[in-house]
Amino acid sequence: MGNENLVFKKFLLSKGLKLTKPRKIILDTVFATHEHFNVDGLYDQIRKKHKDVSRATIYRTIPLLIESGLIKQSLRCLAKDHYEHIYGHGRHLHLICEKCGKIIEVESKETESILNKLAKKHDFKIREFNIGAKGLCEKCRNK
Amino acid sequence: MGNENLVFKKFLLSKGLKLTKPRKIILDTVFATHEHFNVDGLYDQIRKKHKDVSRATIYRTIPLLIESGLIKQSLRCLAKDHYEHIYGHGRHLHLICEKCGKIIEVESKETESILNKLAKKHDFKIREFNIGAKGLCEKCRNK
DNA sequence: TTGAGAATGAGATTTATTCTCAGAATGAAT
DNA sequence: ATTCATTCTGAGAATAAATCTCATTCTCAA
Ligand SMILES: [Zn+2]
Ligand SMILES: [Zn+2]
Ligand SMILES: [Zn+2]
Ligand SMILES: [Zn+2]
Repeated sequence: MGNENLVFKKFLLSKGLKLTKPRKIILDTVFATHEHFNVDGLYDQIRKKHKDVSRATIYRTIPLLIESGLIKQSLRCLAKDHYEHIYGHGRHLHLICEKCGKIIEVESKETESILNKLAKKHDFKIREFNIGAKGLCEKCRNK
Repeated sequence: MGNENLVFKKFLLSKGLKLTKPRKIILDTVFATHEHFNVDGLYDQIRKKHKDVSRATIYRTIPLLIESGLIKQSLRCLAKDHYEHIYGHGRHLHLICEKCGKIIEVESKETESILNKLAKKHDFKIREFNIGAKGLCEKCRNK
């Protein structure tokens, strides 16, 4: 796969932290699929193979993954925070169907460059884009 | 002021619901300022004048205000859902400072028309835009 | 005035997330 | 290997936003 491992390890080292077994399992599971994820789903996924990783450690590791630039906070859905990869993924925006929950991902270079321009005008330094819309997908509309 | 009252009343009537005193107080307070708001802040604001509106009723009224098209869910900040007016407000996007919490509102017509185009391509019907970015404002960067 | 349905406040409940803490793992230095 | 300081961990308690329950009160049309 990619070298998320290396990226994460370097990041941890730079902060005097360690790439422990639980952290490695969490990292690997996060990058085992390309879907958005939340803590509960990730926990279930991990538990299929490893009985020795706790929710607490997942909650503690996610901020590290974010700070290392590997993932970002994404949607909030059904009262749960969701996350998604940055590393190895093109930037995109989300069209979220409010009925079936389907998420359509779309390239977003144009919108980002506009946002960058606006941010510059307001002397604002963007760290993370958050671009999308909610509505109805084709299937749910025609049903 | 505007006729949010009328809009809300019509909406409620159309659903067989009533514009009661608590609902009216909540509506008025929501539209008394033009800031984004959350339940706690709204509750405090209301309590300055009216001792007889409960948190429960606020939580129950907000979905009605959303469904009536008067307000929309906006940011999530400090683990709290935030809301903002739609009625009487131009659409805008948010630049949120992650350090001081400042929110810069910016016109967003261009980005919206791009999003509309992309949505059409994916046969998606947008109900609500959600466009913004997180980062650092000028003051927090230069401190 | 009355009655059926809607709405309310108070407080209990739920549940995602954070916190606490005692013990386990780590790894550098001896 | 043995120390030792530090970081990590799992388990479960704690927190707090949002939702739910329920007995009572309001509303309004008949
Ligand atoms: Zn759908
Ligand atoms: Zn995505
Ligand atoms: Zn700031
Ligand atoms: Zn706004």
